[in-house]
Amino acid sequence: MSNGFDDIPFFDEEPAARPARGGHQPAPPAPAGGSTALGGIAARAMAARDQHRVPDYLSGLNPEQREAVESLDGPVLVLAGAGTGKTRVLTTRIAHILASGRAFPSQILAVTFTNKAAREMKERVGVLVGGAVEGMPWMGTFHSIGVKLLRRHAELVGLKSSFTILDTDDVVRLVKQLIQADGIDDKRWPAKQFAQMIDGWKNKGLGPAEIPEGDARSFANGKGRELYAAYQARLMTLNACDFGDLLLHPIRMFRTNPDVLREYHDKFRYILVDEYQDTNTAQYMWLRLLAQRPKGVPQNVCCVGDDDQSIYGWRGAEVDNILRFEKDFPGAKVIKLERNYRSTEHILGAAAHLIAHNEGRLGKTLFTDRTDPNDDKVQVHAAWDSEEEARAVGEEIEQLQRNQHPLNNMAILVRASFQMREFEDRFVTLGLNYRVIGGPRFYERLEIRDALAYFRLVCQPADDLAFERIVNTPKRGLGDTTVRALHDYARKRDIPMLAATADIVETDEMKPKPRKSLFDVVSMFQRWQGLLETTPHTELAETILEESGYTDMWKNDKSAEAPGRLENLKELIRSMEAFESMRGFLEHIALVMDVEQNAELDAVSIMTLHSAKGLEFETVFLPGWEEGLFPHQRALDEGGRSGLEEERRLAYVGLTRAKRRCHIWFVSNRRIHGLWQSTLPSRFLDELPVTHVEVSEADQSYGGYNRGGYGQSRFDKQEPFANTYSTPGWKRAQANKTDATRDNWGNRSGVSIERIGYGESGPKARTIDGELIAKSRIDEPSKFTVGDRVFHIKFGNGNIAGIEGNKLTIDFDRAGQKRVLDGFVEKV
DNA sequence: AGTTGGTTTGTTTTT
DNA sequence: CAAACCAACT
Repeated sequence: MSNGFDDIPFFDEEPAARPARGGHQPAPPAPAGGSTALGGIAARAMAARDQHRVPDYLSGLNPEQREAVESLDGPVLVLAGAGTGKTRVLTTRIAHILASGRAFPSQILAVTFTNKAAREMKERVGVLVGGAVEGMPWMGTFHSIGVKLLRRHAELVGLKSSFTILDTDDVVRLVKQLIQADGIDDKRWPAKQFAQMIDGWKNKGLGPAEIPEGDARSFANGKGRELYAAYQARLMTLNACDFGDLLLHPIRMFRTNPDVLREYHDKFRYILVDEYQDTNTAQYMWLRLLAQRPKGVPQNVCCVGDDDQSIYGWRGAEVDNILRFEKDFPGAKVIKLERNYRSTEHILGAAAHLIAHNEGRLGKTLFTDRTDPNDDKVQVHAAWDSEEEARAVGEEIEQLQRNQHPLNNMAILVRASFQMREFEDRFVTLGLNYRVIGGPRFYERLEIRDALAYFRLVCQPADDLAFERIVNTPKRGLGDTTVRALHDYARKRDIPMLAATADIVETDEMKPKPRKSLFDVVSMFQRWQGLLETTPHTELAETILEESGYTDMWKNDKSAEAPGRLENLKELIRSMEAFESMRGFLEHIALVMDVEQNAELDAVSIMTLHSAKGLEFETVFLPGWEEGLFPHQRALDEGGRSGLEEERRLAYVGLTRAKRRCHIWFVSNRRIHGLWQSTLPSRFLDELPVTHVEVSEADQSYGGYNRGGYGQSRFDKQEPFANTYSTPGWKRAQANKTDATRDNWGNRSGVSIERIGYGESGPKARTIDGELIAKSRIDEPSKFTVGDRVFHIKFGNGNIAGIEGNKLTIDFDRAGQKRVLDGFVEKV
């Protein structure tokens, strides 16, 4: 397909003669007349407009998308539901800004959350524009843009522009030192916990002086605030930033230097933000500083987000930011994208009905025109335990594979990573290719971090954390006492530890043995620093790892992991080739902690629901829909009502990943913390509309579920439902989203979950207007009475202690008190 | 310094 | 249950 830019060169640079600063609204580059470099593109675009021809890149858009792309003046909020072409709108909008000659590439600020999203956006703009997007220097993550700003203006916040970026590991070690230095028991007050607190404060945009008194008091007998302040002071002396600082320093800088801020106001004519629902308070403040302009000056900011996909509240994301947009940017145009291009009507119907149970939504309803009678409904399956679940999913995947479905089009999305193992085990025995997305990351591995510490110290001799990490790795006989002495010496003189070491070996403060070792260390680093400018960086990297004895250390290690670690080190060197210098490489990995996977292999993807956001697959498997796991108990306990809603959004994200087929599973028994727990089906299952869902049982051959007379399906004799969601019941559910049967905690009181058990004798599921009404209710007489002696296949004998509808509380003789569904026990 | 045994602790994760 | 972490041995 052609685009509107064929053969048009794409310009990277702003013209040399930029409009003089001073006005808030610099004249745009001359759009017509062809006098500037951009004139060519603009002239073409305008010619197209004059001929009443829509530029090609706009032609495939629906009216809402097109409005979102073309509303270039003033603030715009795009509420884009799952699969409605969000990224397309964003990228086309950028293309449109460029094509209409309103801004140069370098005058557009485009912010994403992840490097992956930034990469994708760059690629897609590149395709639209038909050229490299090197010319969009301000497209990136909040953090990478923050670094860029800081490197330019480091001195304004008291840093040198060569500052290092610490990752969480470094931060924890630093905090630990501070805690110990303060004579606080670091067992009782773990450094990791405090590091998380700091991170939390920074997410909220709070410096040491601003944290709430309660927070300050709650750590280390009220020393929270001092510790935080000490931490910040230490970062300054180290010339280092943590991730939070990459946002906070620019904020502070802009606040205290209005002239600098004005410079960027002039520069950024258009601001775009992706995944706006995920912004935290600090990012919000950052954005507002850059986007808000004095009265009368257009605020060309465009935020794209979906409140229904906000799943990072636990990490400080504030959905409120999206709800507040119109207040912050008066006159904002709000555009909803609701036409879904991804999923079948059944998948969409199920997702829409589920999410309608949340309150406080901006209220979008996805729709699609496509109705294909051959489309499968969303399938709900039951299994006895997680092993059977994995086996059945594996079987289903193999079945699809036999029907020519590539494994790349299938994904298993789990709530918690421990669920992955069972699937992995199963797929290994089946010989089924799979790939785990997320999980332990390359740059976080021990050997990689050690190697990086060497490189960091060579490039930045003041990096004490790197120094401490590797002085004695490999072992050089430099123990705790030596390192502490170095530390003290350095602090006393206010110099970096490496410099201190260089000094100290000239004296006789050290005993001969450590002195010799330290001398070697110092001379090694001096040599490497000398090579930094002259030797190619990959070669230097190899030299460092060889000469330091680091590779030998692993060669001599006979543990099982050692060969893999050496392999990883080689991979590290290989990955450096793509960079110009060692400094450039270090800068990159400080921000981009992931490494790309090979897409060659045809494999099923296994990942958490969180990491699935933004992806799509033909077939999606959603295992583990059980109370306690999904919704997760902890989300419920700690987040209460809003916790539950976030879990529900997570379920929504899961469902909407599927294009054609979606299979949900729940099991009756799951091993949690080593012991078997009987589980109840997730409440989310009840929130799915029967019209779009089909319940099928595990194959009889698995035995478990139907064994011993338990659990004939209660759905066996289901009445037929209308198959669109235009039924009165669905409409009514839409109308009153508030479910009267839920109390403040999001717990359900009146309606209980569908019950498993009783075979033929069980009451039949009833439907009213397509809504599934649970057949067993609290007011319905139970077959059991308190005190009954019962038997459970997993927990053995016990006495009923309480009854709530079809949920029994039983005191088991051996297993203790449990809540189980009555279908799983029988009277003895 | 390196190993062993005992205790703890089990969501989601980016930068 | 099992991995990770820590403390106290050898």
